[in-house]
Amino acid sequence: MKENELQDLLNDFNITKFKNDLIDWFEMEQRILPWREDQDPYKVWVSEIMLQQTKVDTVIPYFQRFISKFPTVEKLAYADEQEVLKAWEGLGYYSRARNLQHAVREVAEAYNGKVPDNPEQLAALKGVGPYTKGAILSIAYDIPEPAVDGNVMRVLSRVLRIEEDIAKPRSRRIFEAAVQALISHENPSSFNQGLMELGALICTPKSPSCMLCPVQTHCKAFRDGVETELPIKSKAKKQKRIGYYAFAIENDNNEYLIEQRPDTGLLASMWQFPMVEKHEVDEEHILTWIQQVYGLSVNFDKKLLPIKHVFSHVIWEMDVIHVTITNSNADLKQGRFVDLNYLEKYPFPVPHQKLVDQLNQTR
DNA sequence: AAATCGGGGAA
DNA sequence: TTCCCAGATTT
Repeated sequence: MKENELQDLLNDFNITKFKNDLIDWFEMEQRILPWREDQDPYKVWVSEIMLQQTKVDTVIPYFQRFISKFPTVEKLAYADEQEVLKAWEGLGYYSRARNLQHAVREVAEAYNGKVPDNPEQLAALKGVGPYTKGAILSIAYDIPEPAVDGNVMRVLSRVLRIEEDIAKPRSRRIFEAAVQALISHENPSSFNQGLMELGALICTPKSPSCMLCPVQTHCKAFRDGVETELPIKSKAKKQKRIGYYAFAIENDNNEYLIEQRPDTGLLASMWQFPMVEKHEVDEEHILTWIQQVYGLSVNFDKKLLPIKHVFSHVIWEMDVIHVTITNSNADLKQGRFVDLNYLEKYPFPVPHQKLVDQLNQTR
């Protein structure tokens, strides 16, 4: 779609009334949310990072715990990284936590703890992309910048009947141009939040509540009866399955062996029980594999319940095997033994939390 | 442009 | 099952 095509879409569109209807509805109907209690740029920032690809209901308890633990830029900047990761445990996309702390440290040192209020400095911060930049500027600083997320693309694709494939990266620019043309300069915060709130409450993906919609009279998709056909979005390819053997290795003190994942890639720096891809070792050789990798002689004890976990782009299918060690004085090559009661100090990804749960239930 | 990066809830 | 959610970064 070209620039002038967008202008054509806006020709018969009452921009002034649209933004008034949207803002009036938002001010009346908005949900009470913990990050809406004030305009503290730090709290706006934290909430926006947590809300990336994550539903409001999921974020609420994490946000409250996180702000209690790290109430200011300085508290987060000087906190222990593992403690931050632990506070993020279960929320997913853990690089968000690492990038956030990295960026907050930069703000503490380079900007004297004040979150920048200009696009260039914000965009330079780790984890702050086009959406989050616009969200911070508009919500925390009342600056009229677009903040285009999935909600905004869905809402505007219907209201203006924009038929671009929203799965394509380039499409975001079309919607940013649309917001530029529509946004209220008097109240950019309520305008941007209103678009998102509308997408979350009314203009939902499957069956939008058009009869309750405050901008129904403006909506070209509703006018044409094609609201459920929009937005157009190409499908993602399905995930690859990977089979693993995972091991609960118990020593004489009833402690279990855990290890830290590498600091890059999937679940970076999180902790886990030892595991190996099935195609790398035959089942009859798994005890030998443990001996070679960890320097531990072990006896098979029993199989625990298998664990299946679906990630964005991969599916783990883990056979879980409980073993006990026979050479308690051996030199451990890697990992550490930790008592069941202290495992909660370590950040675990959900599939390994499930394994911890099994150990707690069966003891 | 496409792949990577988590987890959960709704339909 | 499939979708997709207040996306950013890396390849």
